[in-house]
Amino acid sequence: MKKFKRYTITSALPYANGPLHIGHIAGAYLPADTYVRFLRLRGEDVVFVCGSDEHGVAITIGAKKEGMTPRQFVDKYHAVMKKAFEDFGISFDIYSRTSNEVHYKTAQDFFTKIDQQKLFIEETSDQYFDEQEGIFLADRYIVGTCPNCGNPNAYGDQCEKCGTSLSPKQLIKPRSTVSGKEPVLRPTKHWYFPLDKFEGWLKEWLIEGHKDDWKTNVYGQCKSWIDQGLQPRSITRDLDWGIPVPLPDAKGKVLYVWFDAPIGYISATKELRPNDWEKYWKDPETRLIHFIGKDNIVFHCIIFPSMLKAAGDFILPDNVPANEFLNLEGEKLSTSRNHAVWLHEYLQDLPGRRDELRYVLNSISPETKDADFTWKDYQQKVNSELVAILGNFINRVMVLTWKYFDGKVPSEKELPGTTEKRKRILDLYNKAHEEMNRSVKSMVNALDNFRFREAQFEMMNLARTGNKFLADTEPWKLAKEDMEAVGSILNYVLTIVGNIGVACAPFLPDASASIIKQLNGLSLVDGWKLFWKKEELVPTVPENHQLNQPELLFRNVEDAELEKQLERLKKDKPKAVNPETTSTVKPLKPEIVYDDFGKLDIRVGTVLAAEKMEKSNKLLKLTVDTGLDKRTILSGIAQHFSPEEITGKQVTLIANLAPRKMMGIESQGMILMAEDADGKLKLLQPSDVVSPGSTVS
RNA sequence: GGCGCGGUAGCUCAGGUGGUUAGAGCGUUGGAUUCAUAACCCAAAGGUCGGGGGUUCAACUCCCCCCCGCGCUACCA
Repeated sequence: MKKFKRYTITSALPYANGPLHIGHIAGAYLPADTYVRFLRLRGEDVVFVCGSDEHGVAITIGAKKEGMTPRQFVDKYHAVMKKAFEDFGISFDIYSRTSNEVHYKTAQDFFTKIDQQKLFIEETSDQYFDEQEGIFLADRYIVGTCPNCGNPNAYGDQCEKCGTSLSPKQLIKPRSTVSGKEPVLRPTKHWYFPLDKFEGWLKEWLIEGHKDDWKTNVYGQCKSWIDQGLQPRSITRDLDWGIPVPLPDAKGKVLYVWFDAPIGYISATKELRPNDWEKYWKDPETRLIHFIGKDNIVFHCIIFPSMLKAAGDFILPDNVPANEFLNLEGEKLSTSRNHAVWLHEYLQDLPGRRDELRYVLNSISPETKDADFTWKDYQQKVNSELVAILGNFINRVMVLTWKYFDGKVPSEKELPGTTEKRKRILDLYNKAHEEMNRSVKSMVNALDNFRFREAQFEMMNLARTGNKFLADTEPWKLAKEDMEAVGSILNYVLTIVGNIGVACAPFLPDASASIIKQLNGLSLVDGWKLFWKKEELVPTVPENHQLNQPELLFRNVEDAELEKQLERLKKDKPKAVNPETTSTVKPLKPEIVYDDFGKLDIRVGTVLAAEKMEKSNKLLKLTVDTGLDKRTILSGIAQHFSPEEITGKQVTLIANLAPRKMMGIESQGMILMAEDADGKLKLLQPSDVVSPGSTVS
C-alpha cells in the first residue's frame, strides 16, 4: 500500500433540518471517529472535518414550516447537531457549516476555477415562475397533479405517493406553494456540469484504479452508475437561499446544494488551518478518505471527484468506505414516524453511557449489509460483553492487586521454574502473551482496512484472554503458598489492563480514560505510541507504582431501562413528534368553482380482470366494467394490491380523463385511491355494491 | 423489468486459487470455581452454508435458473 504523509478525513455533512439519530452515527460518524482516533494514537498527521449542510430548498421549506427564516432555521439545527456530536464525543477537529463566509468564498472560487476552463454548459430553458412573488420556483416549490398516479399534491421533482421522479413541466395543473397561484413558464439560464465528459477518466481512475481496494458495495454501485452513462448535471438554481453564482449575468442564481456541500469539506479545512490547508487537499502525499452512508456513494465517488478533477490540482479520495443502513427493531428508521433513537435523547436518558452506544453500534456496524439495532441486543451486548468480559476483567485485576498488594504494582520478577506449579504458570503466560500479540496485530490490521467490527472484537479478545489467564493461574489460591508467584501474575495482568486501556481508546474513549485513571497512569503515555507502533503488548505499569482505587467501567442495563426505551418507541410511533418532521396531511388546494368539479366524470366500475404488467413492478393492467364500456386502465398499484385481490372489486374512477400511453399500452382512465399517512393505498368504494357506471357527485 | 450489494448456527458475523468432522463471539444447557458487577473458566447441544439444477473424483466455495432483503433505475393519466 502506498505510504501517506498525512490524512484528510471527512464525515458526510449532515443536512441541517433535523436532529441526529443512531443511523447517522453508525453510518458515517462513529466509523470515522474510530479511525481518526486510531490515526492520532499512531501519531499520524490528520485533520477530521465535518459541518452542517445548510443550503437547498428543503431548508427553505422547513424554515417556512417552522415560521422562521432559513438563517434562523439552520442556526437552530446547526447548534443542535454540533452539541450532540460534542456530547457524544465525535472528535472532529472542526465542525463547521456551509453558511460560513469562508465557505461562500471557497465554493465561489471553486466554481470560477471550473468556469474559467469553459467547462460549464450554459443553457436557457423555460421554467416555472411565480408572478405574484416574482421568483422562479424550485422543483420542490411546485405542486400539481402527478401524471402518473393522479396524486394532486405531487412535488415538481418527485411524487411522494408513487415515487416517480418528475420534472415540474410534467405536472398537471401546477401551482406554486408560495402563492398558491398557477405559475407561468419563463426562460431562465442555468449552468451544467458536464459529468459525461469525465466518463473516460472515471473509468480509468475508479473502475480500473479502485477495483480491489474499495468495498464491493461501493465499487458495484459506482460501476453500475458509470455503465448507465453519465449526463450533465445542473449546478445552479433560482433561489435566494444559497451561495450566489459568481458571475455578472447570474443575478438571483445560487449554486445547487449538491455542488456546494462537498466543497464544505475544503472550506472547513481552510477554516481550521488557514495557513496550510492546501497541503491537506493538494499534496498527493495526503490520503483523503470520505466516510459516508450508502445514499451518498454516487456523490462522493463520482460527482465530487469529477469536480475536484475539473478544478485541477486537488487530490482525489483514496477510499470511500461507505456503510449500508441501520434499521431499528426490524424496521427502517423513519423520521416522520419518529421511529428512531435520537442521539440527544439517548445521551439524556442514559447519561454517562456513551461508550456503550459506541460499542454496540460498532459491533453491528452495517459494513457489508443493512444491520438491525434492537434494544434487547443492546442490553445483551452491554451486560455480557462490556460488563462481564471487559469491565469485569479490569475490576478483578484491580481488586486483586489491592487485596494482596495494597494497590501497589508488584514486582514482575521472572519466575524461576523451580516448581511444577511455576512451570505451568510460565507456560500459561507464554500462551496468553502469544495470543494477545496476535490479537493486537489483527486489531491494527482491521483498523487499517476499515473493518471496525472485527477490530473491536480483537480488542475484546485481550480481555477474554486475560480472564482465561486468571482462571488458569488462580492467583487467589496461590496466595496461600507462593506470594512471589502471585505478584508476578498480577504484574502481568496489570500490564494487560494497561494495554487494554491503550487498545480500547479508539472504540471506548471513556473507558480508556477510566482505566488510565485507575492505573494512576500518566507514565502510560509513552507506552501508547510504542503500542501502536510495535503492534504488540508494551510495558505500561512500573514496579511499585501506586494504583488508584478501582472503579466500575460499565454497569448492567436493567430490564426497566430497556422497557422504557421500547415503550418510547411504541408510544411515539403513531404521530410525528419531532418539530422537523413534516406533517403528513397535505395542504389544502386552491379553491375551485363548481364548474371545475362538474368537468369530472367520476364513476364506479368493477374490475373484471387484472394482471401484472410485464417489465413493470408498479403497474397493474386492469380491465374495468365502467357501465359504459369495458376498458383498460393502467394503475400504479402493483405494490399495494395483487391482481387476485383486486379482481371483482368495485373501484372509483375518472372516466373522462384523456387516454395516456404507458409502456406501450393505452390507459383509459384513472383509478382513485386514498393514500394513508404511511403511504399505503386503499380503494375508494361505495358502502354497498352499486351497478357499474353509477356516477359519483 | 434492468443494474448493484447481500442471504452461512437463536443473534451478530468470519471463511475459502473448490479438497479431511463449516468457524468465532454472544445466547441456551450442563459442569467447575469464588479474585470479580450471579461475573469469569470448562464442556455440550445447535447449521441440508436461501432454493433447484449443472460442471467436477470433490462445491458452502465455479456456472445457470429461481426466491428473499436493501439500494439505484424505468413504467404507476
